[in-house]
Amino acid sequence: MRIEEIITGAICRYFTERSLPEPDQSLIQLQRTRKEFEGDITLVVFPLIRLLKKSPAEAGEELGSFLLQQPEIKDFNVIKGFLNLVVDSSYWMDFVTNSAADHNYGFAESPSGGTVLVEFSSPNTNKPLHLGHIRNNLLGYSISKILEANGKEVKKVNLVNDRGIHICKTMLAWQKWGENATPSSAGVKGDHFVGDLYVKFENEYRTEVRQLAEQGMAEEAARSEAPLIREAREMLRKWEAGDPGVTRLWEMMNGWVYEGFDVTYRSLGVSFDKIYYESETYNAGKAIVREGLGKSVFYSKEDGSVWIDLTRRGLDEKLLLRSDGTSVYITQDLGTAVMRQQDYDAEKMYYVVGNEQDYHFKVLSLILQEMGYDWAGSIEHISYGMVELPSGKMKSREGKVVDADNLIDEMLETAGELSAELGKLDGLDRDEKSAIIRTIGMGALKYFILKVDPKKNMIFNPEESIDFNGNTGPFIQYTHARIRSLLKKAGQQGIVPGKDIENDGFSLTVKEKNVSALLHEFPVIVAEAGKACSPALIANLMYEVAREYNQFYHDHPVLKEEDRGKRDFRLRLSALTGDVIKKGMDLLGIDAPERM
RNA sequence: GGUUCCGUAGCUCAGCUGGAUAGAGCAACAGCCUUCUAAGCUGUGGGUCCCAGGUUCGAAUCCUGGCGGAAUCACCA
Repeated sequence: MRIEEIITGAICRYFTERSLPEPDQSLIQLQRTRKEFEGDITLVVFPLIRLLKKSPAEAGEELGSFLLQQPEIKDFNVIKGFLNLVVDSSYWMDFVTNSAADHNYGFAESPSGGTVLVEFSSPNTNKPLHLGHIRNNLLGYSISKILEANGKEVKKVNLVNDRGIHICKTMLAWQKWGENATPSSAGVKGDHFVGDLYVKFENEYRTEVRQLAEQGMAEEAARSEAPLIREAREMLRKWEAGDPGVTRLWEMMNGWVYEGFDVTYRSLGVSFDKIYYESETYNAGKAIVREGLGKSVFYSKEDGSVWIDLTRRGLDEKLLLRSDGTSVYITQDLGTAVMRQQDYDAEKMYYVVGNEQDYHFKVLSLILQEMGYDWAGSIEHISYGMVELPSGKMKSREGKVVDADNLIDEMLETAGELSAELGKLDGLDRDEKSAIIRTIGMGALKYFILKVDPKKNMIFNPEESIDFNGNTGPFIQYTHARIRSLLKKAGQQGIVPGKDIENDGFSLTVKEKNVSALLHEFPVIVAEAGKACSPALIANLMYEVAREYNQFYHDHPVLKEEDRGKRDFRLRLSALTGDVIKKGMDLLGIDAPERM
């Protein structure tokens, strides 16, 4: 039984033995004892004094004395209404020994929570991925892992936005200025090749608009009547009509993009169970709109456009189908949602999408409710903050973006330089070396992103490279490598901790206890991270574990410890720390190397 | 303008279901490698937790009102 449960149970008993009403669980507040006081766990006495009708000091003393009956509680002190409890060393020793033997430590027993669907990534096929997409991908992948650790059967899905006017722009640009080049003939990664065409289009288009405006046309009219945009619209119309030539071009160019995306996805280490394409779901969306019209949930205006009135629910009217019958963003999202529900019948459908679309998801959820789907409530938008530059928001059209592939390359380069400088990987062959460098470089990048609360906007300064020291991925990876090295050495020296714990005759040092207590938190944090869909909680714990372990490691000999009991405990503690780091980092999608 | 989110050290971030004297890292400075990996450890300096009220035994945390910033309110996605 966990120490928190033991204490809570005992406190309840204290009340019942005095025929007092048992206090509500929320009144029994336990927290980690602050460093400056003696003890491991602290009970906040204030909430209980009303029931006890005693002063905080008095109540603390009495509860402390009572808790002393528990063999796990060794001592206590009361300071200003805080009851600091000293947990007996044997509790921590038992905990470490038992947990070290449990390969599943920290995770839910087995798939127990039903199927859950997580959508993330969802790129457009007209430009390469940037840092914002990196955050999305890392969050989605990590959240999927965390939900799995909480016992869910997780399906990772991607929804590729592969159709629409923006795709037609790149197609048109290729026809006009592409000179039949391909990514391989140009020696450019496919998604970048297509992205460059998109930029080319936007530049030419802007020039046209400017010229028209100079000729006296109104700005808005110029934007919609410029020859280039008319051509693009015409191409979209042809595409929707299934024109063979346009379709062939579309398939070819999207193919280039997918080849490029695959490379980036592999670098990031993300993968999907199923990929949906908007080109395959938007018709399903249109069908739903027709259905809604039939049910009078939606209505159409004279020009043929279809709307839903959400003013009763505090929102506005929302367009669902254009007057020309083509679909908008929400149309295909309705279709996708219904298709997924049919495909998986999941208890929850999470969408990892930026907070700029909060309104969109509010609307989506309301429409599904209005349509009367009983699963409408299973949709949940995991809204995350933007990645901003010191100068503000990233803007692809202005070239103010941090390109994903670029950034990854830079991370690997820096990791390589650092490793060479430190001479850590001397003597390894090239493949091993580059694998470790990749692990470290990507570890630095991923941790940098994931340690931040997903809900918050974050700032990335390209001028300052991502750190490899301090509160960073490599710091945690390093701690793991150290531990693995230590354990390997123990094996070589034939040191194997005995099965029985020899815990008589010594108690744990502060550092030993601190590390143990943090490892003890791991299952709690995994559960919280699952509820909050927040990898940052895991990241923060990993950092604390690594920092605390390094202090322990600095102060205590392990293999050189002469007392066998102490040595064996420290080895077990090290092994469990290594395992927890390995597992925790895996939840973040970060590898923990054997050496570095 | 309406709605939503945010404001903590020079910088990047923790802490926010109310709990003790608000914590880390980076940057700066000063130390620690003949001993299990120094990508480490130790120390010093650094704060009006945006402001003002309110609730409470207790507020960075909750409420109200300001100020500042962001997103959104498209027949864009």
